Amino acid sequence: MDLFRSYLHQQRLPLTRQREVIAMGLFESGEQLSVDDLADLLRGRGEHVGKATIYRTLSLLVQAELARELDFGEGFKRYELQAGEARHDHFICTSCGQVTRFVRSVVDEFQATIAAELGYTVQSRRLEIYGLCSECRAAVERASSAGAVTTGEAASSGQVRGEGG
Amino acid sequence: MDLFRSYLHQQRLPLTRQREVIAMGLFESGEQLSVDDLADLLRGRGEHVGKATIYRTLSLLVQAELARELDFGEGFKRYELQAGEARHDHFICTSCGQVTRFVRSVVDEFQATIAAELGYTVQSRRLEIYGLCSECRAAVERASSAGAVTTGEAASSGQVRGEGG
DNA sequence: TCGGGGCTGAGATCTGTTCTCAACCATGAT
DNA sequence: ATCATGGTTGAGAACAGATCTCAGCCCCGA
Repeated sequence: MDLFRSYLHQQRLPLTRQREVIAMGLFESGEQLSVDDLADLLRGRGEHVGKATIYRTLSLLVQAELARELDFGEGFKRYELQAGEARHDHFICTSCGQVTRFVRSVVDEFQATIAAELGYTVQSRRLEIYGLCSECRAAVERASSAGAVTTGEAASSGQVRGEGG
Repeated sequence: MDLFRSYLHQQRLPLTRQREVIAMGLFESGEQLSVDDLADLLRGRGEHVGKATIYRTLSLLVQAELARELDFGEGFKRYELQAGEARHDHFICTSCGQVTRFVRSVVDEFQATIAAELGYTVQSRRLEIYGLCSECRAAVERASSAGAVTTGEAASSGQVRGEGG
C-alpha cells in the first residue's frame, strides 16, 4: 500500500480516494479478483467506483509491478497483488475452480536454463497447471464407482489457498 | 488430417468441405493462428468460410485433442495443431512477437512432482515464458549504447520457429 | 485559498466470440 | 442415381469484456 503511494508520488500522479480504495480491496482480499468481483466488493463496503476507474487503477498497479494480470481462460481477466511476494505459479482445479498458489525454486531454475539455452532474456512467465484437486478427484471416483454422474460446481467466487492449507 | 476424419466418423458427424479446408489450413501453416489469420489464409486460397464456422470447427478440433487453444494476452485466441506432437511450451518475444516452441522433459517431471506433492491430478498446463529473443536484445543493447530509442515492431503475423532453427 | 492538470464515471464504442435461423448439403438407405 | 433427413453453414444480430469520451470534479503545490 505504501509502495503504491510512493509509486504514485514518484510518477507525480495524485493519490485519489478511488485509487486507495481499489488497492486496499485487492490487498485485503488476497485473492485473484476480476474487475466485477472488485466492483462488487467495493459496493458492499458502500464505496461506489466506476469500472473504467477500476480498469485504469489496476493497469497502474500492474505497471508499478505491484499487481499481476491473470487469465484462467474464463473469458475475462483476474488480478492479484504481488507486492514483494515471491514469484509464484498456480494450480487451477477445473471442477471447482479452486486456485492453489505454489512456489518452487526449480521453476525459476529451469526457466533460466531454458532461456540461456535458447539465447533469450526472461521478462516474465506464466505457469498454470490445470487438473482436479484432491476433493474433486475423490468426488469423481465416488461418482463413477457408484455409476452416477455428479460434478462439482465451478466456484465463480474464486476461492484461493496457498499450499499447505 | 486422417485423425480428424476418423474422429468425425466416430462421432457420427459429417465431414464438410469447410471442416476439411479449415483443418488443412491450420495443418499446413504449422503456426499459431488466430481466427482472423485463418479466415484470411482461406480467403487467399479462394475459399470463403464464415467465421462462425471457423470457431465451430476449431472447437471441434480442440475437443478431438488435435488442436490446442493458446492465449498470449493479445486480446484474442490462437490455435495450433498438436496432432501426435510432443507436449511443448512457448517462449514469446515481447518485442517482435516471435514464438519459439520448446520441449523439455524437466517441465513434465516438475509438473508430475508438484501435482503429487499437492495431491492433484494433472489434466493440462500452460507454460509461457515472455522475454526478448536474441535479436531484439541485441537491438535494445545497440540502441541504448547509442543513446537512441528504437523498439522492434510487434509482428501480428505471428512468425514461429521451433528451437534449433 | 487558488488555479490547473489530472482523475472520475456514465455511457458510448470497440472487438472477439457466440447465437439465430433459414437455406444448404453430407450421409445412408432405397 | 435419387431421396429423405438431420446436422451444417453463414450473415448478421447479440453478447460481454475492455477501452474511450468528455464534462465536471478533485488533488496538490504554490
